[in-house]
Amino acid sequence: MNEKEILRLLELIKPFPRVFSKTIRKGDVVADYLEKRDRIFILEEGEADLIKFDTKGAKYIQEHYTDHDLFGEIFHAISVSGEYSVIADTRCTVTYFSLSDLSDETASHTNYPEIVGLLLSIFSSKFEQLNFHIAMLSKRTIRDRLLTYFNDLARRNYQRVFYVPMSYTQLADYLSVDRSAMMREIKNLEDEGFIDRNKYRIRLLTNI
Amino acid sequence: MNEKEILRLLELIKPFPRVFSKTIRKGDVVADYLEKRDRIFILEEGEADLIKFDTKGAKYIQEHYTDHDLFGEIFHAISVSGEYSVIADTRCTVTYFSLSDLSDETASHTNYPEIVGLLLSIFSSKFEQLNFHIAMLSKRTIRDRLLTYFNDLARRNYQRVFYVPMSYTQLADYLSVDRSAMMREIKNLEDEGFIDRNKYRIRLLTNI
DNA sequence: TTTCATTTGTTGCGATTGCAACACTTGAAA
DNA sequence: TTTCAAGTGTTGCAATCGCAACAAATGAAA
Repeated sequence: MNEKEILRLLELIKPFPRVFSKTIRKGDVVADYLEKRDRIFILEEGEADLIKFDTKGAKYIQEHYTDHDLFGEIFHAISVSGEYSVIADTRCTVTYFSLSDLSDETASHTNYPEIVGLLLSIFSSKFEQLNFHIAMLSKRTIRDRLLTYFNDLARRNYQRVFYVPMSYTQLADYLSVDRSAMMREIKNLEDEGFIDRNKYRIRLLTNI
Repeated sequence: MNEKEILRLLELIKPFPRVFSKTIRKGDVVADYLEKRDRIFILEEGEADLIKFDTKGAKYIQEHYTDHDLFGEIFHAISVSGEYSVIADTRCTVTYFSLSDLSDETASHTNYPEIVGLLLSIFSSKFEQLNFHIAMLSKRTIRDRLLTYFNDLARRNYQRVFYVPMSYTQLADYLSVDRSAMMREIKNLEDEGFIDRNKYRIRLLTNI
């Protein structure tokens, strides 16, 4: 996501009364995903996790957010079963607003077109992310999912060497495969000479 | 997607010079998905298919569009390999525009807030669709994918009886599973008393 | 009405995957 | 520094899936 755009958006919208900011202490709930609404949250400072509680009460970290990350109900695949919360990992400052409220409130303002432009740009990035996720999940083998994901990382890094930006447990969740099966397949890719790996540092050795 | 909103949007934006309309003859190309741009297409009349050509040249129908459907590069998971085109199935009338051009052009107009509101609403629906697709693809068995999909159809139909709105070949593609394996699993669901089926008419018999 | 391409329906088989189980490593809090 | 929860790495095994192959049904065009 473009950090400059997020900062500019914050600058433009903060003066409006229905754009809220608050500070959350470590461990506290940033946002509940109980009801599907059109709220958008911007994490200004700190770190937070999107946590899923499944039907058995077990909890999983679904996503991790840092400075200037953006989240909200409409950007997420909230599965049918289970509840979601965003929990502060450290002390957090978050700014949030309802999309429709913001639109109403800023409509007559001089900066409205710029605000809209920024929102549309942010939405485009989110569409891109979701579309990539779908394209990746449409691959039918763990190997293809890994290679699709790795190639994307390399492409966005302009290099064949990159660091996996999350834990392997989280990666397995993102790829929606069993973690142990994924580790086995990573090992296979190493053994067969497709990748070179050192913990989270990976180098692609082929042109697939 | 809300048809009323699409119609209202068309009404509002058609007068602008950089909103284009054209008629396409059956079999002709409505839009090429070669370059990723921010164009949005609204099919006003007729039917069209999103076709994928894979690396071997084989073609697949990826999606089917009818009156007042909406498509465009940003809404799609364009996989790495292969090319896409939208081909007219019958004579079509299509209206299209570049999102940024439209925003620029209408920014100073009285109807700008309403146009923006409609666009945001349309985007929200698309996010919902993509998020559902991801939630469904995150299921690891064909059975779970089918039940997730069927339950959604039933929910949106307010009934446990519904019609699968596409061919089983297309459904297998949407669920991203092998067609024969999917047919086998549908048969299993019938045999085990989870569903009742007559061609495309399905009745859910359980409360999962 | 006939033709023919497309879709549906079915099965066997081998490959891949999820699951369970366990040891080892890591890193943050006490 | 110690403790302990969380993540990593590995393996056997059974379940599921994709693939290939083919027959039957369907439906649109000639």
